[in-house]
Parts: sequence; structure tokens; C-alpha cells
Amino acid sequence: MKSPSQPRDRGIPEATVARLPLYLRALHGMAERGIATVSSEDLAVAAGVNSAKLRKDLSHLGSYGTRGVGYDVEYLVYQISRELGLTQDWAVAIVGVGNLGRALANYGGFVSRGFRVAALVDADPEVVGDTIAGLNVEHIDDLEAVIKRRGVSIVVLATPAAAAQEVCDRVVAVGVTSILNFAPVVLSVPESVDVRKVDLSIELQILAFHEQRKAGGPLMAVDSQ
Amino acid sequence: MKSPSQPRDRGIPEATVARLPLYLRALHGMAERGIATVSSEDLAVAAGVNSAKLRKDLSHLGSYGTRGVGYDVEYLVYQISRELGLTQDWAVAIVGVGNLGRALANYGGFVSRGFRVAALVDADPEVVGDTIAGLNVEHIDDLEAVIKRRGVSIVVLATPAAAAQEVCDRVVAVGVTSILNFAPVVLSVPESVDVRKVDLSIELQILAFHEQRKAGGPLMAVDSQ
DNA sequence: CCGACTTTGTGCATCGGTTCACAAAGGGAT
DNA sequence: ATCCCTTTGTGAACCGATGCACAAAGTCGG
Repeated sequence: MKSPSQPRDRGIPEATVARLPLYLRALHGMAERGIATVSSEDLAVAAGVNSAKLRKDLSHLGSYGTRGVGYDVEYLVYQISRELGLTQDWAVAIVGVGNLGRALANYGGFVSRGFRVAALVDADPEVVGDTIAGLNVEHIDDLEAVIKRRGVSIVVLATPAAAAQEVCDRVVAVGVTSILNFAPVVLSVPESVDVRKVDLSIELQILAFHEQRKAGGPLMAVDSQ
Repeated sequence: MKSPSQPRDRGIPEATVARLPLYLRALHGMAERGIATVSSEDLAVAAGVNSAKLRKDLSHLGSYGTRGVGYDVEYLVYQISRELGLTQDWAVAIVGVGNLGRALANYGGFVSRGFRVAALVDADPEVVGDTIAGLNVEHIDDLEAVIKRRGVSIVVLATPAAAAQEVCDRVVAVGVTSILNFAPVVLSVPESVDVRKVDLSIELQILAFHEQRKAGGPLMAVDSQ
């Protein structure tokens, strides 16, 4: 019942998807330095992964390498970009223009790869109307209208924790299915909506755990040898 | 009566460590709402995970639940905090006080759980000497001195990509072994140093991949090549 | 004190992902 | 054209994480 028209396997493992942007960045750097072809070994080192893993990852996209030679940098950049959907233009809205939202609006890494900050939204009347990173901050009451008017398909939540779920519900109601959440809450969304979470304090806590272990805590029975 | 399972298995799976902060946050919320005990089912829902997974995760810390009842919220908060090393005070330095570094310095989530921003460092003479979030911004030339003086054990890198590796090398040289890196580069560090990476543009790219797939559906036409 | 009920802790099957190791494929030299 | 050298692409073993399902352990009402 499935359409066999696709030459490539469309079931790319999640772990692979998460690494493709890494390869892409390394490849961009190489392209800028005028490198035309690269071996899996060199690219793996540049991306900080094992070369067998890299080859298996790329094999999920298709057979784009040349044995005995390696991969054509430009071509691979194109293929990965296309696979990730970066050949199209994504309109992103940032909701919550506090310190973090502001930083995100100004973050160069967004625009650089197919993403465009298309709207800034906040609830604070003090901030609404300000121009940040060349964009006018709009009022949260107009959230739905702004999303539709600007064709926003990805929403970045940088609101306080207490407001995140409500904003989330509203953007989901107008059809947004991709959300990047910086608020420290577990969002509840329909199955069809994709939420990714970035939590700064969780990362620190994980570091603290390992740091504590290294340091050898007071009540700790270290099993080293 | 607590069971004599104090120094429980110290080999806690990485995946479990990554979820403990999530449980901790949910538990804090419950403690604030006056909830005394919680079942694995309820806590799992609050943390957005499967209850069997939660029980297995907690079992790695010890046997802290009571069958037929659940877990004592306060006690579990304490146990997880201790395991993560949050019962001690961690001095964090933020290097790079651009938009992102500023946002991090003001981010409440840091201080709230055992972390203390102990120093801000930047290379820009325009910024050095400013007071941000109650802290004086110090010059990058004094990096090593500041780290030693303030007892910094975790460094947050919020510098431009080009500067990250050099700063990293310097902090590693004075003994820092835990780094949270926001710069879009692969840092090379000795085996003993722990680096965690947060990359905003990578998260967006992963979202774009799934969004593209949703939008296109199984019969999406993709041109040849 | 007992028996019904609740919920934990875990053995086990399973799954996705990683790594190894090598045959197959291609380029370049002669 | 043929041989040698390099590097890809992948089968297969391995490893850690997940989720099911249930016995064990404990509570509570009567």
C-alpha cells in the first residue's frame, strides 16, 4: 500500500536526523575553505563522531559517495540541506521577548540556514511596539492573526513557564505543528504536534552530576580502580 | 524505616541522569502545591514519561518508594538532589556577554537549583566593567585568575564560534572539567573533560525536517537527482 | 488479625542505535 | 587493460534503553 516511488528510504533514524545538522555545519566550513571532496574519516573528525557512524548515517540518504575518493562537498551539502528541508524558507515566530527571546531574535545562526524570524510577540505593553532585530514586537492578543499573516510554521516559545501552555494551545489551534520550547514546563500537545525542548538548567544539572562524581563526593563510594 | 540501600549502584545510566532533573522539577511543583506523596503514575504524567520508565529510573537511586502508597515527595526531592549533586553550591562562570550570555546571566533557572553565576567574562572593552545581573563583567585576560579566585567549576561558553576553542583550552588548562557550550563548534578537549552542547539552530533544523515530512506526506513529489 | 487492594521494583523480551570488519567499487599508475 | 590502493556501504554482533507484565510488599478497612 505504500508508494514505492521514492528511491531512498524515507525512514531515517531519529539519531541520524539529529546529526545531519552537525555534518552540514562541518561541510559548510569545508566548502568555505575550498575543499572539494572529503572522506568519511575527515568529515567524521570535523563533526566529532565515529566514521562508521557517519557513513551509516549518510547511507540513509542515498549512495552519494565515491569509493576510493570520498564525498563531493557541495553535492553533499545540497543533499543534506534538501533532506532537512532547508532548501525552503521557514518563517519562525518568537513568542516572549525577554532576555532569551531577544537573544534568539538576534542570533545569527537562525537566519543563516533557511530560517527567518518573521514575527516577535509579547504580552508586556512596555515591550510591544519596540523594534528588536529590525522587527516590530506585536501584542499577544494578535498571536493568531500574526501567525496566519506571516505564514509562520515554527513557533519558538521563550515565555515564562506559566504562560507557555496557553500560548502553545493557541498556536496549535491555528495549525502550528512544530514548537521549540525554552520554557521549563512539559507541554501537552496533540500527537501530531512536534515539540522540542531546550532546557538550560537541565544541562547544568547533568554537568553537576558528572562533576560531583569526578570530584568524589563525601558520601561516595567510588568504584574506580 | 528506611532500607539499608544507601550507597546504591553508582552506575546510573546516562538516559536516567538526563531525566532526573525533569522529575525534580515536577516534584518541586508538587511540593509547592502541598502534595505529600505521589505515585509513579502521577509523577510520570507530570514529567511526561512512561511510568515503568520512571520506576526503573528511580530504582537506580535506591528503593525509596512505598508499595501501595507511592513516593514521599520531600524525601524524593532530597534524594534526587543529592544524587545530582545539587545539595552543594556550584559556581558558574559565563564567558561571552553578548545577547545570549546576558540572557543566561539573568536566567532565573540557574540560581534556583544550586547554581550560582559567580563571574561574567568578555573580551569587548565596551562591555568590560558593566554591571549585568548584579555582577561586574571582567576582562578575558583575567580569565584564569577569575576562575581560581571565585572557585568556578563549571564554565558556560557563550562566545562567538571563533573564540570558543581558545577559551575552552584556557579554562581546561586551569582545571575546569565541566563545560556547557553554546557556540556552534565542536570543541576538542581531553578525555577527562565533560562538554555538553546546546545548539539552537540544530534544534530548529530537526523541527524543519519533521515539519517538511508532515507537510509533504507520503506521496510528496521530490525532483530527481 | 486478615484479606482485599494498591503500587512498587524488576525479570524479560524487544528495539533502536553503535561499532566492527570486510567485500565491493572506483580511481590512478603503469 | 590490469593491478594496486583507497574508501564506501553494509551485514552482523553488540550494547544500552524501553516497555510489558507480574510477583512482592506494603496499606487500610473491617
